[in-house]
Amino acid sequence: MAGSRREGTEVKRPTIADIASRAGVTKAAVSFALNGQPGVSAATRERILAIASEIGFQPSSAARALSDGRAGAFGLVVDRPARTLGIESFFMQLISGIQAELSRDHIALLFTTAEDQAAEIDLYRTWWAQRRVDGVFLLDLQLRDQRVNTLQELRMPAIVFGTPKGSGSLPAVWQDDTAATGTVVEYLAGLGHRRLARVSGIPRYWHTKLRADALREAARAAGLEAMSVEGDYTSEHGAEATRELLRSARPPTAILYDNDLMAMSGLGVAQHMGVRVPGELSIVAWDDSVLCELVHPSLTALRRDIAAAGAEGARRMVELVGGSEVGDFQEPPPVLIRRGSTGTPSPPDGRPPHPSAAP
Amino acid sequence: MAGSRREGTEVKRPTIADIASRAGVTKAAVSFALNGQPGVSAATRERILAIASEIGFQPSSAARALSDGRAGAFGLVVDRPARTLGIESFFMQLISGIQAELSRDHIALLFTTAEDQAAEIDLYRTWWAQRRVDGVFLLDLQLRDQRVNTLQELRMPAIVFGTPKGSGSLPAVWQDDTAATGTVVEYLAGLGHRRLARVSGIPRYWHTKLRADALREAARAAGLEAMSVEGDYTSEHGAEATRELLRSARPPTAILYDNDLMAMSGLGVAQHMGVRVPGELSIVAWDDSVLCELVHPSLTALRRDIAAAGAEGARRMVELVGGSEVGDFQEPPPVLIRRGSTGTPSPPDGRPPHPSAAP
DNA sequence: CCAAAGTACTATACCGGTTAAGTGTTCCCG
DNA sequence: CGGGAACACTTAACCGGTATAGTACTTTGG
Repeated sequence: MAGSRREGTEVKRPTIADIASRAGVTKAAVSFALNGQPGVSAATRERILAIASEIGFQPSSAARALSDGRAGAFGLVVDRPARTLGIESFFMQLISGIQAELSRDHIALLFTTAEDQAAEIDLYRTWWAQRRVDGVFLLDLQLRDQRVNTLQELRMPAIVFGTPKGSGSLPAVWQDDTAATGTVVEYLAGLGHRRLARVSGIPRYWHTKLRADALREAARAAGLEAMSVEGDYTSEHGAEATRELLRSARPPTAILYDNDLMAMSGLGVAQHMGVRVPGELSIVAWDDSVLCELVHPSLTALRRDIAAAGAEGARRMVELVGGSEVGDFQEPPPVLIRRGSTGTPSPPDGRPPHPSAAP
Repeated sequence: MAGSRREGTEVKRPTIADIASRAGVTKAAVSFALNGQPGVSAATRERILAIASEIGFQPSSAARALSDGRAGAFGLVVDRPARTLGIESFFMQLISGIQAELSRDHIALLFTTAEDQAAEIDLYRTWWAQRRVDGVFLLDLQLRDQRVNTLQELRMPAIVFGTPKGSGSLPAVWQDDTAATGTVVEYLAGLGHRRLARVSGIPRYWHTKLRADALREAARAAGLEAMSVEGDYTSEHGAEATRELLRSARPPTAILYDNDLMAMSGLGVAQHMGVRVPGELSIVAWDDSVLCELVHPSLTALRRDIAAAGAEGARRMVELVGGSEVGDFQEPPPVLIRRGSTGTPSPPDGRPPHPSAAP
C-alpha cells in the first residue's frame, strides 16, 4: 500500500476492555475496581488492579472527559507583551506551583500567550465551547475587566491571581499590596527618608491602583512627601521615569519601582547621572528575582512566594469545579529583602552630591 | 437538596445532536456538512452551517479525540531549575511561536515544569498512556539523552528544538551553533583579539559540546588562543568563571558567554575588578534579550528568532502526527548584534590597565 | 421501459470510559 | 423452609463526535 501513514506501527494502548477480558469480567467491573467503587469482591479487585498495573493501564483522558463531562485540564493565558522580561520568572514559578498541585490528580495545564485581551477572551470562549478546560486562572486584573464579565456570563470557573477587587464572584488568591506598600514606606521612613517616589506599572491594573492609593495614604500618615510616575514595566520606561524624577526640582531620596526590571534600569540611570545609590538615592523593587541580586548594589526587594500562591490557586480551582463554594485567599504578606540599594539618605540639598559633579 | 453542586446552573453547550434536530436531519448529516464531506446537498449544508454558527457550536474536543484517536494537543516540558532567569524569555517566545501555528487548527499546548529528567520522562509516559497529547517538543538535548530512547520506544511523535545530533529518528529544528561560533570568533579576531575565552553552559547538553568544539576549531584556524570555563547558566557561575579567567596569568581579551545572564554577571565582575569593558575585555552573550540592552555598556549578543523556530517546529509536528515523513530544519544563522561591550583590545600586557589598579 | 448508477440522506456501530438498572447466588432470619 | 436482603457481578445506555453500511428516490442509458 502506497502512502502508508505509519500503519501497523501504532502501539495499541491498553483499555479497560483489555483488562476486562484478561480478568474474565466486564468493563463495568473493571471500572468499579479501578475507582474504588463497591460492586466487586476484594479478590477480583486485587486481580484487576494487578493486571492494570502490569500492562501499564492509564485511562484515556478523552473517554473520561466525554463520560463525566470534565476536561481534566485548566487554562492559563498571558497577554502581556512577551518582551517584558523579569516578569517571566513569575510565570515559571506560578506554573510550577500550580502543577505541583494538579499533577497529583493527573490534571493538565493549558498554557499559552495571546496578542491582547480580546484574543484572550476569544480563547476562553473557544476552550469552553470545546470543553477543553474546566476552568481558567486569571492574571493582572484590570479596573473594568471584560474577562470577568465574559467568564461569569459563560459560568466558567475561574480563579483570579492578584486582587479580590473587581473579581466579581470569582475567587481570588491575592497579596496585600496595601500592607506591603506600608511596609516599604515604614522602612524608608525609618531610614530617614522624607521624599519618596514610585515608578508605577500600567495604571489600568488593579494592583497598580491599590499600590498608588496605599503609597499616598501611608506617606500622608507618616508625614512624608510622595510622588508617582507612570511606567509600563519595561526598562525604557523605568529609565525615563527615573531621569524625570532625579532631574526634578526636589528629587526624591528613595524610589519604589513596580517591578524588578524598571528598578534595575532605574539604578543604571542613577549611576549614570552620578547619583550615588544608596547614598543619595535608595531603590526598592517590587518582585524579587535574580536580577535584584545581580546588580551592584543589589536591590532591596519585596519577595512573594509565587509558587505557593500558584499551588493555593490550584487547590481552590479543584474545589471550585468540584462544586464547592470557594472564597478569597490572602497570601502571607510579602517580605522585604534588604540589600545594598537602600540606606540612610545623605544630608539635604546644598552639599555637593559627589566629587565628579562639580561644574 | 443540601450540598447542591451548582446543579441547574450548568449551561448546556450545544452538540451536533442539537444542530441535527434543529435542522431536521441526523447527526451524521451534520457531521458531513461541518467537515466538508460529500453526502449532503449544498442547501442542507448551508442551513446546517448557519445553525451551527448561530448557536456558537464548537465540537467537543473530548468527543473528537475519542472518535478519531487524536488528542488535539501537544506537550512541552521544562526541567531546568526555575531560578535560572534570563533564559525564560526564551520559553515565552517559543510558546508564542508554537501557538501562533497551532491555534489556527484549534490545537492546544500543554506546558509544565518537571523536577528533573526522570519526572519529565514519567510525564511523557503518562501523557501518552492517557492519550493527552499527540506529541511533545523536546528541549536541551543531552549527550546520551534518555528521553529520546523513551520517546522512540513509545513511538511517540516528537520534535527536538536544538540540534539534530543525538536526536535519533526525531526531527530537529536547529540553529547552527558551529557556524555561529565561527561568526563570533571571526568578529573578535577582526577586532584584533588574540586570546578568547568562553564560559560554557552545562557540558552534558549537546549545544554546549558543539559550541566548545567549534570554538576550538575556529580559534585554531584563525591562529588564536582559546580557553574554556564551565558554567551552568546561573549568574553565580558566570561571576566565578569570569573572576577565574581574569585572574589567570594570561587573561583573555574577550569572553563569549553561553547565555545572557552569565554575560551580565561577568560584566559586573569585570567592572568590579577594575577591568574596562570593552577597552580591556570584550564580552559577547549567546542569546539576546532585554538584559543585554539594559546594562552599561550594552552587550553584544547572538540573536536568534525563537518564535520563528517555535512556529516551524509546530508546523513539523502537525505534519509528523499527520503521518508524513519529516526532516530536520536548520534555522537561519543567528545574527550578531554589535553593541558596546565589544571593541578593539587595549595594547598588550605590560602597560598599566587602568589608573586605580596601581599598587 | 427497466436496470444501473448516483444523490441525499438515515441507521447504526464505534471510540473508551462511567453508571443506572437488572440478574443470579448466597446468606440470614423468622 | 421460604422470602428478602446483600453481594458480585452483567447488561446496556450514555457522553459527542466520526465513519461505514444501508435505503429511498431520482437520474441516466441502452
